[in-house]
Amino acid sequence: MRETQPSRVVLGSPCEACPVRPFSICSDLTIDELADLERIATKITVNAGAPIFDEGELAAHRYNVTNGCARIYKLLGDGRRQIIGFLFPGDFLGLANGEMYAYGAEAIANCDLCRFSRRKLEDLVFRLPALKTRLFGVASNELAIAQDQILLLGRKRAKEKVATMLLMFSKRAERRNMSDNPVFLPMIREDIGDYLGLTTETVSRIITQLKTKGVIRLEVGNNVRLLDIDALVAMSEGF
Amino acid sequence: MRETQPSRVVLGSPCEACPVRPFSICSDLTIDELADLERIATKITVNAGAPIFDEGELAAHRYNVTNGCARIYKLLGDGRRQIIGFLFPGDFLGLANGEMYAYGAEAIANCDLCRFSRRKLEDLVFRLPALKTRLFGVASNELAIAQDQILLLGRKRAKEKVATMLLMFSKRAERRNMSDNPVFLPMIREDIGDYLGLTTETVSRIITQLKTKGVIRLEVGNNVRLLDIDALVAMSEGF
DNA sequence: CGGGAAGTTGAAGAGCGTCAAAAGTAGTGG
DNA sequence: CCACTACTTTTGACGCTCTTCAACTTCCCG
Repeated sequence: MRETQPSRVVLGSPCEACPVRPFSICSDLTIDELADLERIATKITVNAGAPIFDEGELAAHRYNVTNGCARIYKLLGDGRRQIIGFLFPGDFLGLANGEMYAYGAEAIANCDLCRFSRRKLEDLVFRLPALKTRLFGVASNELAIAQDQILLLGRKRAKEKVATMLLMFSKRAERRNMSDNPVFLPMIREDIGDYLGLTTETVSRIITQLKTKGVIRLEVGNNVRLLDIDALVAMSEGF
Repeated sequence: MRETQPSRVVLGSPCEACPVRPFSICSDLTIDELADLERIATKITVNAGAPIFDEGELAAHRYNVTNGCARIYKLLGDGRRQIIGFLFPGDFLGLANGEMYAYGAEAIANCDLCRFSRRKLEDLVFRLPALKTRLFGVASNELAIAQDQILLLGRKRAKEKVATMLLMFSKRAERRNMSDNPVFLPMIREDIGDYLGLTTETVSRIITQLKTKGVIRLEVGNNVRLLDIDALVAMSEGF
């Protein structure tokens, strides 16, 4: 797999050199503040497929993804799953949770994370206004993304959903200085289905349609080449 | 209509006496801080059905609902609408918006709102840590609600959606010290449909089913009496 | 080369949407 | 006070999108 390479951030190395810092909660901190944050951080690794935490568990920690990819999800009583979001390097994990985690989190590819004790992080947020501002910004941004997802799930058709997702992941990668075309999609069809409110089969059928029409091309390593972005944009809005 | 009575908060009256303050962004402020906030607030009224702001408009203001009920929504190119949420007294309006409003807002019943210039509010948030903390809390809470809605829209069936909504509105009313049973639902079937990702007709059919089974009873003034809450809870989880 | 997971494809069916019409409700003005 | 109108809600018949179930193929990785 793509993410199984050893973490580029060596245990104990200074956060200053962290490649995902510009995209993380620690981006706007001074060197001293960053040191404060680093003091309460523990580097952990979670293997592909393994849980980071479970829904309903006591929310003792918050995390920051530094490498790999993860999914957060909610389950219904009979096993139906809804994936709330995918996390990539730089993403914060554990917002919107009270005493208990309101969703579960699992590594999709091998994950490196900075783990913070929730209490210690809250103490630090209280002391560092820049950190509080940053977390507020992250929460606002997540909220806007969630609202887009609500529109997608409530009112878009299968083809529109898939097109929207491809464009979304492309834009997101661009903002992180990663490849926006081809788009890297490390998750399996079932994950995509559970994210878009569809079944595996429907996702597969739509992707086949897009391939046949020459709108996308599947490349090696879970990469999707967007061949006709205008068509995708039109599709994502239902035209 | 129920909300057409004149606002109980007279123009220029002190926020100290505001009945929705315990549930609003101003709840944790000192008397002096509250005065600072009041200084930048303008009381406005919006009639039922009228827009508060439109999607894509320059986001010059933030609001706090003090009376009435509003909806926030997103539109697709062909007119399909997704209602993101309903706002009741105490709710903050304008989070998760950048330079432009990412959604439109309309009054459902006649609305009284505190309007804040976005810039002035941001200045104040910068100066008052208690206000920043409160807004962060609101954002986190909204995010958790949005994630529940994502589960609902992506993975629940029509009957489960309606049952979930009834319980959700009941719990929400309880937290605001309003009647949790019967539940007050001021919005029309079309709004409920656009909120749950359903059509007016499907919502009507489900409500008829619930009535027939003796789970709910419609009462005067858009009130819904929950007769069998256990059945609703079971239904909302798909059992 | 082999086995299990992931992906694809087909056929049939269910749930919800669409279209249409009737019944109920509220606000308006004579 | 009632008739008129417009909106909302309900109900029915039908159809479509997506799901379900099943079989088959492809892709990995040991």
